[in-house]
Formats: sequence, structure tokens, C-alpha cells
Amino acid sequence: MDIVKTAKAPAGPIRRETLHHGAVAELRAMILSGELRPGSRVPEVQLCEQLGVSRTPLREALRVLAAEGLVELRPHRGAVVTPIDPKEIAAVFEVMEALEALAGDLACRRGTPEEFAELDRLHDQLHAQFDAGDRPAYFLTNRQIHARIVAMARNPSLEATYAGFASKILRARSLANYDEERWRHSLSEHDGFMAAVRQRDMAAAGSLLAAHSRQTADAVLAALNGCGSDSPAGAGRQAESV
Amino acid sequence: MDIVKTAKAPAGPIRRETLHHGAVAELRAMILSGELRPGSRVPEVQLCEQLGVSRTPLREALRVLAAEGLVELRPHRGAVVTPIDPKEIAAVFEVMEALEALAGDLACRRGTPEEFAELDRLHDQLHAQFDAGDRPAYFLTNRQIHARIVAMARNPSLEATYAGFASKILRARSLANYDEERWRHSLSEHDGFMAAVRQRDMAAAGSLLAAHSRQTADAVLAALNGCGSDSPAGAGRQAESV
DNA sequence: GCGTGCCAAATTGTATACAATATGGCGATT
DNA sequence: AATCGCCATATTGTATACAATTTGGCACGC
Repeated sequence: MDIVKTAKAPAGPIRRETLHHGAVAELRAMILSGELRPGSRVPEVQLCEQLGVSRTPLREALRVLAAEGLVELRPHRGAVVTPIDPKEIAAVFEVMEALEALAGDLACRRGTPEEFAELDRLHDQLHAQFDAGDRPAYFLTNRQIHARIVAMARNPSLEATYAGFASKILRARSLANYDEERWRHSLSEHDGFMAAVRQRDMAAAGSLLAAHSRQTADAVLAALNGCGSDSPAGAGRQAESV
Repeated sequence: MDIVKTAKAPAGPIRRETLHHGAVAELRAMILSGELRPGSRVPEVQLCEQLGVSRTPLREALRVLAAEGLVELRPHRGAVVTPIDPKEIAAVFEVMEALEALAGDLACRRGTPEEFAELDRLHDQLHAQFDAGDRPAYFLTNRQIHARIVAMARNPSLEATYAGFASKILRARSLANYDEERWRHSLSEHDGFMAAVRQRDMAAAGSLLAAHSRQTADAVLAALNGCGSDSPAGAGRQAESV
């Protein structure tokens, strides 16, 4: 077999960084984009030739993703992409709510004028994309706004934690697009916390962001399991997903 | 076809853990206990024979710990135990405060009577250990109490995130023992939030736990900055650490 | 016909061998 | 004598080979 190091993977060769680091990025993207669907098994050798790397760096990448919670490793049974468990997503949103509140508060305290202006620009863009009915663009801008707010909090630990939770939510959301009414309501919530942010009202911005997260949680969870009961008090048992 | 060995007993773990999984646990313990000091390099081969494993599982373990933030990997330069950065610890505490508040709130909503009773028992034990002047036992019980509260929140994501942050704080605290006055004050804070917890007062428990976390942060950060930036070797200054 | 025990194939877990890169020392040159 | 450049060494990054374990199937017995 000819191992051609110059072989270009379709998604891009991994050259500057180490192979396993690049493999982590590739695999994470594949999981978040849905290319690797939740619950699907992940045969090592198949991914090896798909990414153009050997088993060693690929396995190291899988361990990292397992630590992030995106895949699950079962000894001697292989790895599976972590299934979307409504219970778990509910739990994630519960923490996310607190993180959003914290981020909103800190962002108001620590953001620079330039950052606030950038936030305003993105918010206008969000409105334009809503008016244009461009859902994908809207959601991208939406994520950028929230990421921007978190960055303004000047807290790398918060930023990293937030990113991890956001990725799990993103996977769930990709399975559950919510309807027009929720979309409109989401935009009005953005109007709300942006008003608080403009006034540097830490308390209001935090609680409005938390409320926005809670509303999003309700919509996503409703779309996930249909019944959509918003009772956060769940039983302690973990439901095994199908 | 069913072999009875596959019984899933939560308290009866089969020692089927893979080598890299065990290596992760070993290394994490070594880092948290301070056996591997912050900033020290981590030569692979040396650890290999020390742990009795080959390089492959060890490297996988290092990747996992790097994802957790306990070690840093520099390409072709080896791994180092993540240094204690006061800035980072401050950031960690900032998030921790929000997590404690959330945990306290949820624990009041979802804890069982047995768990509340257990909490009371641990709290009494804490007092006894304070009266006995047994610092190590006190801090162990302290951690157990907080872990118990987080468990009562019935949120695995919160629990995992909390554990990660707690481990970083633990490393910092091992370098910085705080004084008698702070110790006494810490106990009174425990009295405070325990009173709220007993009454299932979610708001009070959350805010008091957050305040306790903030006070702890002040003490730890003060001790960290007092120690200076770098201590060459473990001087006998910290007599009762851990 | 159905259940049980064993066996073979496949896949993962581990170890070792090879290649690439960073580091420290040595010598030549100015 | 000091500095720059090169090279030897050591350590990490990667690939492949080997061992262990699970799983599905099959023959045998009831």
C-alpha cells in the first residue's frame, strides 16, 4: 500500500498542527455537522483512511472527544457518537442558563465600547436576516452574538465551558428546527437583552439572557420529544436512548 | 447467552478498566495530590515504567488530561503539568460561583429527605473536625458536602463540570493554606447556607453558597499572590497541606 | 424444535519500531 | 573572545504488528 503523505483529504489536509490535533477538529466538525449521526458506531479503520491518518492519532482524537462528551467509548466494543438524550439536553440547558446569566453580567462590566458597537451591528444584521427569512444566516449570527457576549466576559474558563455546552446544544438543535412563531419570539428576546446590554444593565442583561436560554430550551426540548413538558424536575434515572 | 457477569451494579465495578483509563486516574491523582508539581515536565518514558504501561496508553491518557486542562501539550516539546495561574484560578472561581448557586437552588428543589439528613450529618461532622483542629479531615468533609449538594441537583452535566472546576481549585488550594481566621469564617458560612438548605430556601441557599465560593476565592487568591509567583521547591512552609 | 456451549472472525487494546523535530554543544569565522 | 551556524542527541509523533476480548454463528444435546 502506498502511503502518500501528500494526499489531500477532501476536507483539508492536516499539516501545521499534529495529526491527532487535526483529527480532533475534523471529527468534531463531522459530529457537529451531523455527518456522523448520533448513535452511529465509529469504526476506527474506516475513519483512518477517510482522514488519511493511522489508528494511533485517531484513537487519541477519540479519547479527547470522549472527554468532551461527544463520543462514548465502550471497552472492546468500539466508539459511538453520543446519542441525543433529551434528559441530558435538558440538563445542559439548565447549566447553560446560569452560564448565560454570568456572561451577560460580566460582559456589561468588562466589554469595550468597540465590542458593544460590534454587538449592535450583529444585532442589526440579525434583524435583516430575519426579515429576509434566511434561517441559516440568522442562526449563524445568533451564535456569533452569544459567542461575542461570552468573549466580552473576559473569562477563558467560562468561554471554554460555554463552547462545550453550546456544541452539545447545537447537535440537538440540528435535529429539531423550531417553528416560525418561536423564531419571531426569539428575535424579540434578543431585542430585550440587547436593550439591557446597551444600558450596561448587568442584572437585567443576565436575567434576560438566562430567560432567553430557558425559552430556547423549551422550544428545543419540545421539538425533541414532542410532549415538551417544561418541568425541570426529572427523575434520577437515566433513560437509555433508543 | 446472558452471562451473569454483565450485571450493572453501580457499586460493584468490574476491574475491566483499560490501561489508558487507569492511567488517566493515576495521573490525575498524581497531579491533584501535588506529586507532579505544576510546571514540571512530564517525560513519557519515565512515567511509562513508573505506571507499568507502554507509551501508547500513556499518551492517550495525556490527551485526555490535556482536554481537562490539567496538562499542556507542546508539539515535539513534551507535556507539562499546567502551572497555577492566579488569573486563571480567579476565572475558575468566577464560574464556580455561578455553579454553586445553581447547585444550591436545584438541590433544595430535588434532594430527598435522606440526602438532606446526610447533609446534616456531614455538617455536624464538619463542626466536630473543626473543634478537633483536624484540618485535613475538615477539608475532606468540606469537599464531600459540596459534592453531595451538587449530586442532589440531579444534573450530570452540572456534576461533571463542577468536578472539573473543583479539581483545578483543589490544586491551587494545596499551594495556599489559609489561616485560622478564614477557617473559622468558612465554618460560619457553612452554618449559614445549611440553615437555608434545611428550610429548602432555594434562593437563599444558592446565594449563600455563591457568597461562600466568593469568600473562598478571595482567601485562596490572597494566599496565592502572597506566595509570590514561583516557589522553587516545596518548602516546609505548608505544614498541613492536604 | 429449542436451548446451550463452543468456536471463529472481527474489532479493539497494547506494545514496539521507525521517522520527524526541537535542543544543546561544538567548532569555525569575524 | 564572541557570535553564528551546524550537527549529534534525545524526545516526541506516527505507523504497524501482535494480543486480548467481544460477538455472531454453528453444532450438539435435550
